[in-house]
Amino acid sequence: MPRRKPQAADLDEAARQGLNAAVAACRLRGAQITPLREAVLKALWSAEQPLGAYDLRARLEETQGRRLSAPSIYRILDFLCEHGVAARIESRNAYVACGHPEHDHACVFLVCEACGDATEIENPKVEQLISEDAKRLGFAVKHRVVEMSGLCAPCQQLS
Amino acid sequence: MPRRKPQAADLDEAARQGLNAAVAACRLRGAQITPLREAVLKALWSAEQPLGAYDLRARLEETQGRRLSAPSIYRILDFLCEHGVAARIESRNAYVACGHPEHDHACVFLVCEACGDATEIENPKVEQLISEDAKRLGFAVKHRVVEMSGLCAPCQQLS
DNA sequence: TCGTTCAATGCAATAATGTATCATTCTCCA
DNA sequence: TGGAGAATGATACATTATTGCATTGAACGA
Repeated sequence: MPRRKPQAADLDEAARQGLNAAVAACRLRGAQITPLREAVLKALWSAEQPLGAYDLRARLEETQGRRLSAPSIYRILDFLCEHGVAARIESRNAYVACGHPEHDHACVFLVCEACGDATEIENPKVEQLISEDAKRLGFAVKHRVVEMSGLCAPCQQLS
Repeated sequence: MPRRKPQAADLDEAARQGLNAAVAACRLRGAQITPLREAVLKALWSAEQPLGAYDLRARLEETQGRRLSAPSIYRILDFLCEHGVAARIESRNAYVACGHPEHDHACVFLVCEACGDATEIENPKVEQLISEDAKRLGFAVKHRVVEMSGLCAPCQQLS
């Protein structure tokens, strides 16, 4: 079996920092970062777009030089999402690296229908507003999904 | 195989009104309500919970007395969602009847992990907040997904 | 009435996504 | 050393969704 890629340095500066921060955040939480988990995180950080589980698997198979099972991928993605260093875009069945692992917040995603890019924004007020509604109804919120789809600025100009 | 339910009039008053309003809303929009589409809407209104496409199909096959293809179901669900009389719960791959078809709003759903029930709430402020963020970034929002999962009040007491 | 047209539906196959189950490996530590 | 628990591997399968094309049916004008 031939090895494929030189592995190193295909992350830009921001991604490298993000990856490092994510790894650090996991360690702080006592969450074990294995080589495979780190590879998945890195793949997410180097992706331009949210990746589907099977896309991700394909990429990893490239860099790892071996087959990976679907359950492995899903387990690792679950792990990363649980620890706040990745997030699932429900409306796309896809995953992204999460840039703000430090606190338990509601990620808000703007997902471009044209280029597929997902921008994560933070808005504590949104969370707060919804929490108030939920509280009024006696509903105990555990997980939040806030996703907007549409066209990002660059893609609007193209049309 | 035993038959289960007396099929007729299994909608409570609220559901009946909702269904009627939905049909009216479609007509206003010039959207054609066929018998099958109406049957799907009715099935959604009579469901206690969000229904998956295949659950929905099973129920319809009961009431219609014949096989229905998956593509038919999905096409009709797409149609209903487009016209605002149904909505997809992305985090569950499921569909619900929508109680506010009259305006183009962001449905906010509170989905109980225990009983599966989905409560739709309205909060224009949430929408507004997010729209502002989006605008600042030059992002043109077309579709919004806001879903909270957790435990509804009754289910909290059971635990 | 007849034929055309277009939306709606039917149908078969298959793709894409996600999970259950059990076996194996690895690591840490007594 | 070896035993426990976490992580991963492997196979099979379940669930969800789509593609492509055929058929039906109602609406409309000639």
